[in-house]
Amino acid sequence: MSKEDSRQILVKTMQNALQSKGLHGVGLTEILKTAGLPKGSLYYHFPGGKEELALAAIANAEQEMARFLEQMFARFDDPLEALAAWIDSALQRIAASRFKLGCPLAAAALDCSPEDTDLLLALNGAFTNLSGLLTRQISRAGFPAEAAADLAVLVLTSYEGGLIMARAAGSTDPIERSFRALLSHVRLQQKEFAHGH
Amino acid sequence: MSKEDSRQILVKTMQNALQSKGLHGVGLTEILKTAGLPKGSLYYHFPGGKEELALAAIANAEQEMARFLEQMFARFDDPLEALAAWIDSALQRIAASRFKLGCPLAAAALDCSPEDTDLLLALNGAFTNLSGLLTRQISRAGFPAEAAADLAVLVLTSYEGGLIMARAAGSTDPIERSFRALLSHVRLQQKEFAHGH
DNA sequence: TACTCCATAGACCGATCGGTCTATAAATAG
DNA sequence: CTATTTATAGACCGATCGGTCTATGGAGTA
Repeated sequence: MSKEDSRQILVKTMQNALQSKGLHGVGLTEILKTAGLPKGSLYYHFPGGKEELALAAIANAEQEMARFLEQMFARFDDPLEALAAWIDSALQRIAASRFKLGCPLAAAALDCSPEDTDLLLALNGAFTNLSGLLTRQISRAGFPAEAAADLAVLVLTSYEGGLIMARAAGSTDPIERSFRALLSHVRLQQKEFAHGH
Repeated sequence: MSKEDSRQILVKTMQNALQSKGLHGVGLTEILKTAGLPKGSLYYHFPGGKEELALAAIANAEQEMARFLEQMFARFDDPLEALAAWIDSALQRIAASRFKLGCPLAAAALDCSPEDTDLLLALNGAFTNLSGLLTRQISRAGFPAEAAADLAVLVLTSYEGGLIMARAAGSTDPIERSFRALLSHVRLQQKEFAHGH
C-alpha cells in the first residue's frame, strides 16, 4: 500500500461519510474501519486529525464537481444543455445511492460550528469557484454579466437545496421540479436577451 | 416554572442548536446548560431523548415558518410581493445572527443517518406542507397548477441552498442573487401566462 | 547483513457522548 | 395536616469520541 493510496482512500472515505452522515455524524473509528486502515495511518497522513481530513475531502469534492461540470460544458455547445446533463447525472447518482448521498459541501457547511473558520473559508472558496465557473458558462449562453452571475448562484443554491429535499423525500422529485422550473424560466429570459435587451 | 414553559424552552433551544451546529454538533449537556435545566427535565418531557426533542424542534420550526409565510401572503395582494417580503425578513434574520443560523430542517436532513426514518419522515412532511402552501399561493399569482408546483419547489430549494451558501460566505449575497434571478424569471413567465398560454 | 526511514498497527488516554436512576422540592388533592 | 403527583436536580453509567504514543513490519540503500 503506497503512501498516496492510503491517503486517497481516507479522503474518499471521509467524502462519502460527509455526504451520508455529516461531519459530526461519523466517528474516526467508523471511517478507519470503512477505509480498512489503522489510526496511525490517519495521523501520519493528516496530523491535523479529523478537521484536516475534512478539508481535504472538501477540496476533493470541489475538484470533482468542477471537473465534471467542465466536461459537460465541453461536450455540449449549448451551456443550458450541459446544465441539464449535469443534473441528469446527479439524479442518477442520488437514486443509485437510494437517496443516502447529499453534497459533502452542504453537509460540512451545516454541521460545523460558526467558529470553524478554516472549514467555512474552504467552503466559501469552493462555492465561489463553482459559481464562477457557472457564471462564465452561462454568459456564453447569451446572458449579460450580472444576470449570468445571479443565475449561476441560483443554479447552485437550488442544486444544494434540491439535494437536501430529495434526501428527505427519498425521491428525485424535488430536484426534477426545481430544475424544470428553472430551465423553463431561463429559456424564456434567454429569448428576451436575444431580442436585444 | 410550569410544565409548558420548560418544554417550550427545550424545544426552542434545540431548534436554535440545530440551526447553528446541526443535530450531532451539539450535546445534550450544552443544550441543557443553555436552557438552564437539568437532565431530569429533559427526560421527563421527552422520554425519547435527543431524537424526540429534535422531532419536536422540527415540528415547531415548520409551524413557525408556515405561520410566517401565511402572514406575508395575507398582508400582500401579490403573492410574489409576499415572497419578496419573506426573503427580506430572512435576510435580516440571518445577518442579525452574523450568519450563524441556517434552517433547522436542512441541518437535520443533512446531519442524520439514512436509517433515522422517523426524522426523515418528519422532514419530508414539513417540506411537503411548505411546498404545498407555496404552490397554492403561487397559483393565485396566475400560474397553472403544474408550473406553480414546480416553482414552489424551486423557491424552497433555492431558499435552503441559499442559507447554506450564505452561511459559508458570511454574507447574504447568495440569497440576494438567487432570489433576484428567480423573481425576474418569474415575472417574465407570469406575463407569458397572462397573455394566454 | 545492518541501518534507515516510511507507513502502518493498535493500545491507550481523558473528555464527552446520550441515557438511566434515585432523591427531592413544589404544587395539588383529600 | 397528610398523601400524591409533578417537575426538577444531578450523580452516575458504559460507550464512544478525537487524539497521542510506542512498537513494528518492510522496502530501499550501504
